[in-house]
Amino acid sequence: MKQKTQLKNKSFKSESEIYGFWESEKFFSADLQSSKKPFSLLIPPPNLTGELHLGHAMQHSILDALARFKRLQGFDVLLLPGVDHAGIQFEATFEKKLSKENLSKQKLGREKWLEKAWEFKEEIYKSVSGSWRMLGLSADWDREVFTLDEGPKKAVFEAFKSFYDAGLIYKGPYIVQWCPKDRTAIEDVEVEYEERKEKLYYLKYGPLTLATTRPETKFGDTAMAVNPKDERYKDYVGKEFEIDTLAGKKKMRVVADDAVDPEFGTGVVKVTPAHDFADYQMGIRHNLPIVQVINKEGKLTDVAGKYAGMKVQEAREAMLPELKEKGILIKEEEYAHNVAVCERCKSVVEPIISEEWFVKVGDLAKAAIKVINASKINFLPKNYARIITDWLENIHDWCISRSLWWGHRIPVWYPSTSLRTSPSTPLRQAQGRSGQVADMKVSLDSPGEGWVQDEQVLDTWFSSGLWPMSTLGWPEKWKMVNGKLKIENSYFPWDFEISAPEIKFLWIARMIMLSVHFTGNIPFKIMFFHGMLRDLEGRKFSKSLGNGIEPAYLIDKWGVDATRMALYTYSVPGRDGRVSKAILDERGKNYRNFATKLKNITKFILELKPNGSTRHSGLSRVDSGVAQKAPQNDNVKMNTDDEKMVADLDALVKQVTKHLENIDLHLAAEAIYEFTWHKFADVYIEKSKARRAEAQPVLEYVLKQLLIMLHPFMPFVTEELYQKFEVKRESIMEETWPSA
RNA sequence: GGACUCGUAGCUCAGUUGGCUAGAGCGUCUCGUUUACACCGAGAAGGUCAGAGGUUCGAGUCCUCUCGAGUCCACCA
Repeated sequence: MKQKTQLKNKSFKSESEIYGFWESEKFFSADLQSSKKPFSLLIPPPNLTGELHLGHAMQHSILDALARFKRLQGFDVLLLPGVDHAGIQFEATFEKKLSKENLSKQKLGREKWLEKAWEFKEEIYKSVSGSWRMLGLSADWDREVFTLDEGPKKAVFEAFKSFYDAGLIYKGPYIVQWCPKDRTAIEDVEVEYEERKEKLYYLKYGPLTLATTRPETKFGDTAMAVNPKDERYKDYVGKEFEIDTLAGKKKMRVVADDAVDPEFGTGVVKVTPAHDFADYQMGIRHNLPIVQVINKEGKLTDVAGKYAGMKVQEAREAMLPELKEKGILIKEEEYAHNVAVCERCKSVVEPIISEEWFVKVGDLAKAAIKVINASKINFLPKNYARIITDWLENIHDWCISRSLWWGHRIPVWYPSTSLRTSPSTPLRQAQGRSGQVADMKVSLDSPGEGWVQDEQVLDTWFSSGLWPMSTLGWPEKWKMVNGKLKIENSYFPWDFEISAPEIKFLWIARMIMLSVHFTGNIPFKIMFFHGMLRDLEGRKFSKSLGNGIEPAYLIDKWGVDATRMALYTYSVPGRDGRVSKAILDERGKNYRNFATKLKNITKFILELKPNGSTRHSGLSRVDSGVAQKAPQNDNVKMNTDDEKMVADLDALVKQVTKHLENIDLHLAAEAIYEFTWHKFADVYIEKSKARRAEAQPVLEYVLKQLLIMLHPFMPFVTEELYQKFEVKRESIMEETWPSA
């Protein structure tokens, strides 16, 4: 505690000046060696792709309110900031920027490209960092982490190596979701479905007719399939027929498989193992060859004959006339179905066979389910526990490689003499799930001359999934037990984590799995899912719709504190909020008015004192100005109004504390607001005017308590006004939360 | 096709484990230039808490169904 004999009443010119004061006095720093109980909050690292939006502002306001509340309660609070490199998204935004400069990945090459990427990262980071400070985020900046920093790099390597040694990592050609635009494999959870109206084409395949939406994959068909119970086609099963693919004739067998729905189309399907997940499985079951028709750029391969080189959609349209002409296409139907698109860039994703790395997550998922079912994590709202366990129940292996440059490069090295890829027999590999190259080495740095590193990088979520640990120096700093009273993992598990619901599987479920696996412990005690802020039509805010509202717009207009207060009204867990500029302006105005009200109350109580009123307000005169107890000094005469006021305040303290402990920020904020304005100002202060001098001690006492309780929500005004007290501490941040 | 959430005043939303005449902000109307504040104060209008049934001494709050809105998961070639 900073003890100064004479504390000056600071006056600040701006919010940023107040922030600078807090920062330079190190009020945000966590202190491992302190005797206080730790309370840790982990900031979800925003993606490094641009400005922070309203959702971030709400999320960070919630985190900051809790951090400030816990600090006032006397905890050693760690609010840890960081940003995420966001592989795919970053590369997409960076590519747009590069193309404006007439540059590209190809032109620059990996090394130069990475150099420029880091410069770009710094540029974006500045805006993120600026927004955080503008919002008043009381984060421990000395501990800030970026997902590509050395710390996370070591954690990522440790996790990768550990998985590898345990036989949980394998590599090989498998069918994956491939985004032709981003040129990388993505995960099922990164795929969205859009309903589209397309055509269902009825094609003649030898003696049979079948229905398909994708005639262009015809070149990769290696069988026809029917349901084994389908009487109509019983006699065809096992027989071979000659089919015209428009790129030459081909012999094709008819197989029987339960996966075929006899009700759909004609009950016959073409089997394209290379470009359809169900067909791939059928291919394995019936030992069918795999023929690649679509390449990683989303164009048809040489097997497509004269259609080779065309994009999927082009090829489809181009081949229809020929199919008709040859009598192969006999019928078209309108057909509405779901098309898989990349959640980032919205382009149609193609199932493609590609050489990728995978983690076997079955056992990790089981362990995660166990801790969730044992209620070790307090989910808010609580039904998210089941949503997550449901997903974990049906989890499949995690494709952790991405064909990108921005990320943690896979720490695997091959002798430059050997071939890195092993495309020989994909199916055998797929069935055996063994695709490890015998002489590869797992190492962070090059094992020496003549070794080349794997070209791919790890999925962004691999490093994000380790975030709760890597930010605290796992594994290195967790090992120094001897001689150290407290180590970094004193903050682990985190007391509080918050997230948007949309990344509950991508991120939250992964953190739980990885944390349970590597530490045997949960990553966080409270998992808070906030709702999504939407526009009045219920749509998400997005750049493409142009319906976004900049937090800076509100902050400029109404001030940070008012903006934060407006956002807390939407902080009910799991509930979406519908907002428009007008509605947020309305709330901003309301809370700006409240801030003004507070200033006027303070002016009345502390600046417009009646002559002869007690200088020290009758509060305890020896301490440094903490208003812990109601005025009970003999010099203070309390009447029934005073007593009621003090009793009401006590009740408020209880109520607000409870709401904050339950993370009901909206209720806590509303309760203080209501009390301050309509009980304290409208009633008590008005009545006190008749006996001002006598009421002065209670006026000051109540005001100070209210400011302290409001500080988590409105940090700036409360600091500004607190400084006007004669008896006080250096900052309101050093005050103590009132106890009733 | 599965799972979940929501439907409360004109608008945006609160309403803790069921308990007094259902709340806030904004908006509307009336009044008020009282020496903290018009970015204010006093007051008013406005809701059969989507609908129906049930449990209960008592339900916006629990159960069932219907209607409506939305989210997530799976996905049919």
